[in-house]
Amino acid sequence: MTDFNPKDTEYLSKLQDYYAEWKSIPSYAKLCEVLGITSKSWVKAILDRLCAAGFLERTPDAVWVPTRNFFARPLAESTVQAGMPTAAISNEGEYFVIDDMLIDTPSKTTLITVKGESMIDAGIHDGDVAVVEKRMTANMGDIVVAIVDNEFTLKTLDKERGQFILRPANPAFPVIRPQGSMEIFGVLVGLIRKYRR
Amino acid sequence: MTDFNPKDTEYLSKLQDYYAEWKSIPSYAKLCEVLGITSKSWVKAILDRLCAAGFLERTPDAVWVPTRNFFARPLAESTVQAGMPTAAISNEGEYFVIDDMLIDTPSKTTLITVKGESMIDAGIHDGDVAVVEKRMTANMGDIVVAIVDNEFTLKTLDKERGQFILRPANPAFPVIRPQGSMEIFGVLVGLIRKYRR
DNA sequence: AACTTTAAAGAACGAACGTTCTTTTGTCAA
DNA sequence: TTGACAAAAGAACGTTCGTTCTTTAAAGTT
Repeated sequence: MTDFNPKDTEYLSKLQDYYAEWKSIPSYAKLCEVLGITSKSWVKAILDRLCAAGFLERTPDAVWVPTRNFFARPLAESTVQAGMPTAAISNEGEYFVIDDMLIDTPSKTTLITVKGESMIDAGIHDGDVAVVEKRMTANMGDIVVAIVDNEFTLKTLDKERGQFILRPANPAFPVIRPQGSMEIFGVLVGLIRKYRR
Repeated sequence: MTDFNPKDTEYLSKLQDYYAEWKSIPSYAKLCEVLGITSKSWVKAILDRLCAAGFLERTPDAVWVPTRNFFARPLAESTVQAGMPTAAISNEGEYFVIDDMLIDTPSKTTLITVKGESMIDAGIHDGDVAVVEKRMTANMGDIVVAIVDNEFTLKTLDKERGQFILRPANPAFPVIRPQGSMEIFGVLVGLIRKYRR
């Protein structure tokens, strides 16, 4: 066996793409096909290296399974200047698992699809998915999912003359000044948007 | 074979828990152990029902793989009216994979941090993380990461008098009309925003 | 050109696997 | 308590799997 080499990176990519589609690590025979190789024993050698490099591991029953590293994506080191074009993109930098980035407490986190345009000035569009951490308290300025009169709404939490108010980020919508009950369902901790492709 | 029954829900849960830990569907023999059953053929019958119910499917090589439904998605039934408060949130699911939502081809996907305000009217803010799928071609109207004069920029791809142009989503920024070379680095397929907590 | 190392392929084999068919157990109603 | 049907187990079998060992091909070195 030799060390992890550049070609193995290529094999890893192919395996990652296959896994993304089928959510399973296939047999050696199938891997021959996937990796473009005709030798099962060589496939095993490759997997052993990917294992040593920390991208795969084996269950107590010797089944190949992906590790956390397997799912990590590169976060480009340099950033893209959306104002004026500049900077370069390198893939050397950090790697991220998006789920980890957005979710601290899985059991307290809910995904909610946003409906409507009332938060558009905060860059929150109809159809965006809000990552909401359930809790009962929030700070001034937090964007919260609140329950007002038994109904849910996404707004910025603010205070006006000692009273809590829910402020939309769109002048066309009214500020909500709860009369009866107002309860915080959770706080917005992340936002996800998917573009059609 | 009979219909999907309440007990199958229990089997599904056990399978989901196993998968969450090992990221693979095990063999029938192992499934006997996992599901608390001593008959391979009965395990197969169960899996056939889970398949009919849409939680599993089989690859062309007859390998069992989880479907989208297999990963509980609180998304489905829970939308928040950001315009006017309404709708209810049901929290059935407890496991979701954001990465899957945004990433089709892991090896071609890069995360890039957005700098500047030129796309702000498209709801893309400074500091947002762009999910970019690397490819050399794009369609009119796509938001792309382009390389203009050796520099990177995030803009909407458009055409003007037969010429490709890069349009910002902010009137304060100029439309870019590439004179020399223009190359597409990739297409924006997703956006991630993280709120401080 | 001869040698060495690495990459890849091939062959062989027992163990494990999925499938199908048959048998037993459990449940409930007539 | 018998009959009917569903749930679960068992048995049998050809196929595929992972593993190990051997062989060939390519690349690099002396």
